This record gives sequence, structure tokens and C-alpha cells, in this order.
Amino acid sequence: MAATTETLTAERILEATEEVLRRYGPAKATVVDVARVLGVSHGSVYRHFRTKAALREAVTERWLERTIVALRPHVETGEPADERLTGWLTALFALKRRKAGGDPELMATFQVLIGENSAVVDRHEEHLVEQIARILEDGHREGVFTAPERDLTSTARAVFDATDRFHNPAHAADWSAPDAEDAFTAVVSLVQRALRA
Amino acid sequence: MAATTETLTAERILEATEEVLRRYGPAKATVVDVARVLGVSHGSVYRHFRTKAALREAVTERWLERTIVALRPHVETGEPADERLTGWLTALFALKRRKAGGDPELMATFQVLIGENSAVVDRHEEHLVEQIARILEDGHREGVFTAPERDLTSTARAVFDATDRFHNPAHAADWSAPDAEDAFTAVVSLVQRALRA
DNA sequence: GCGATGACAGATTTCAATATCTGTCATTCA
DNA sequence: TGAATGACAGATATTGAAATCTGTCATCGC
Repeated sequence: MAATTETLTAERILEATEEVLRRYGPAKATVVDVARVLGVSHGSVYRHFRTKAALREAVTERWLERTIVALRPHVETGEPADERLTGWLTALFALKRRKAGGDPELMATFQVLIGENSAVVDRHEEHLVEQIARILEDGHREGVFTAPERDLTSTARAVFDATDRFHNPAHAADWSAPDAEDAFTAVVSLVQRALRA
Repeated sequence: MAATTETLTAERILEATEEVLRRYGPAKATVVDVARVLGVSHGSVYRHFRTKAALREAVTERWLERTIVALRPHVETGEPADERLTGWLTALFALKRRKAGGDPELMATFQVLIGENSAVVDRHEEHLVEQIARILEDGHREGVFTAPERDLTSTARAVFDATDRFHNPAHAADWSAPDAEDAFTAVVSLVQRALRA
């Protein structure tokens, strides 16, 4: 509502867009709203983002990037690779679950954005799979994991896919079930048994 | 449209409801439509099903039941348990994928019904998990699978969860990707490695 | 000169009036 | 007598006119 004297940057627009999405949800958030928050005309927003879709895509990217950053430390702990893998998967599940439980509406908004930007999501998944692959590679070097039958990336992808139920927002509704924790642990130990030497 | 002289049974109503859902989709299918197909007044439909929701639930149940029946033969082949497990999982994936690919609109309808009837879906999943558990039990007896670390049912559940991406209709959109087959094979061999003696 | 503006056309959404549907039940008919 | 009917009240969906939004661009002012 208040006009600031700061220069208008892509960064500031993204922040405003996030705020508007949070407040009004994905269906009602408009470019005009974003401009109003920034105290500029909506034409100015279009100087930085070609379309509304591009703006929302950029927000999605930012949002997903945060998960990558939050998980990075778990890739490079001093622990043995098998423990690191469990730690990484647990951190991912905890992260997603905390978000979903803490603010279900925001999660719903997020899911809509994800549905709109599958290309961004694909790239994001590739990053996550890379992090798993790095742990598997270390595990192989340490002798904790057996030599993979197939290439590292597709094994990493298999680990990602096998645990999909516990990080894919499409399943967020199941995460509050009383046995979600047990189900997660069971799948993780299944995966560990498959990988361990 | 044509009035038949046959007596009105729950079975005939369910068939008509399926037809109406197929033709108009979940949003536009009405009880009046169902009655029209049967050539009766909608009041007569309410003699057999208390509400529209109950009617749709019954259709969902019937629909899911067909999967259970189609998979039953795969539980009891003469094959060793590990091959049977792969066979069962492959059959489930193929079944779902054929449905999704063959008639995407019908699949979308089905997904809406599933969303409306989570209790029915939960019971259905339990049946599928039971089928897996039976294969695991045989495998343990045959010495093909290692003694389970945890109880059979929760291991079976873990197998079901780990392969979720390849049977949960929520992921139907991914099944036509060129690498879906490979991803499936990778997860199945991961699961097999975890279970084998 | 360069970022910002706001009027504009066409696309999309909202809103309220209208129509249809759900679920009930007193009545009919075989 | 017991299945089937259809009129009905309240809930839900449809529709089309009015309002708002998206994306462009000629113009402004620092």
C-alpha cells in the first residue's frame, strides 16, 4: 500500500508476489495487487517479468530453491553415508511436513504453483536426485553401499521415487495420519536394506 | 432413455450411474440423469441408495474391486515368490497405465470419485497390501526372501508405498513419460534387493 | 535517455437472477 | 401391500451482463 522510494527490482517484486499469494491465494492474486503492494503501476511489474505466468514461475523457483539450500548441509555431514542418507530423507520429510502442517493454505497455494510449472519442478527434482547421488557415491567409496547394479543417477532416482509418498506435496494430506511416521521409517529401512553392503 | 420392464435393482442402478459418469463426467452427472437412463423417476433411485454420495461411493467400490479381482491370479502363480512379486507389481502398473492412457477423461472422473471416498480407498489399499503380504509370506517360506525385520504387513505396506508413484492415480500424468518404464524397473529392483535372501 | 505511467482492447472473473438438482413424502397403481 | 411416482422446499449450478484483469504501448518526467 505504501510507496517506497527504493528502486524497483525483480527481487522486490518477487517478495511482494509471495506476500500477495500468501494473502489472497493463487486464484485471487493479481498483478495489480502486486503493483499495489509495491506502490507502483502494474505496467512497471511488466518491465521485469514478461507475463504473470513468468512471475509465478519465478516465485515457484525461489520457493523450491529454499528446500535445496536447507538440505545441502545434510549431504555433507561427517557421518557414514548410510546414516547421511537416512538423515537427508528424514530432513526432507520433516521439512515438507512442517510446511504442510504449519500452514495448509499456503501449502495448497504452493501445490497450485507446482502444478502450473512442471518444468521447474522437474529441474528441482533433478537437483534433489543429484544430492542423493552424491551420498550414494560416497557410500560406495566408503564401502557402506554395494556397487550399484545400474548407474548411480538412476539408483538415486529410484530412491527418490520410492520415497515419493513422503515428499511429494500431492500426498500432503496423508502426512498427518498417525502411522505416517512408521510408514516412512519402514520405507527408509527397505531402501537401506537394498543399498547396504 | 428407453424404459425396460426389468425390475429395478441396485446393480442396474450402478451400471446406469457408471454410464452417466462416463458420459457427463463427475461434475455434471446427476441422479436425475441416472433415473432417465433407467426410464424411472429419480425417487425410485432413492429407494436403493440413501443419497447421491452413497451411490457414488458404491460405484467407486465396484471400480476398485475390479482391480483386486484382476490382480488375484498374479498372487497365486506357480512362480517363485520374487518373480511373482515383480509380476504382481508389473500387472498393477500396466493395469493402471492402460486405464489412464486409454481414456484420460474417465481416469479424471475416477480420480474425483477417489478423492470423495477416501475411506473406500483406504479399505482398497488394505486389500492390495494383503495380496503383497501373501506373496512375501510365501517367499519367506520358500527361502527366497529374508526374514522380515518388522512384521509382514508393515513390510508389505512399505513395498506398496515405495511403488506408490506407479499405481497411485494422482501420478497418472507421469506414466506417459518416456522414462516411466525405466523408473518403474529401477524401483522394483531396489525393492527386490531389499527383500531377497 | 530510461524507467515509470495509465489508457486501452481483449480475455477472464464476478455476481445475481434463473434454472436445475437433491432428498422427502403423501399419493398412486398394480 | 409394497414398489413407483411426482410435487415440493431448500441447496446447488448455470448464465449472461457488468466489472476486473492482463498485457501493450504512446506518453511523461526526472
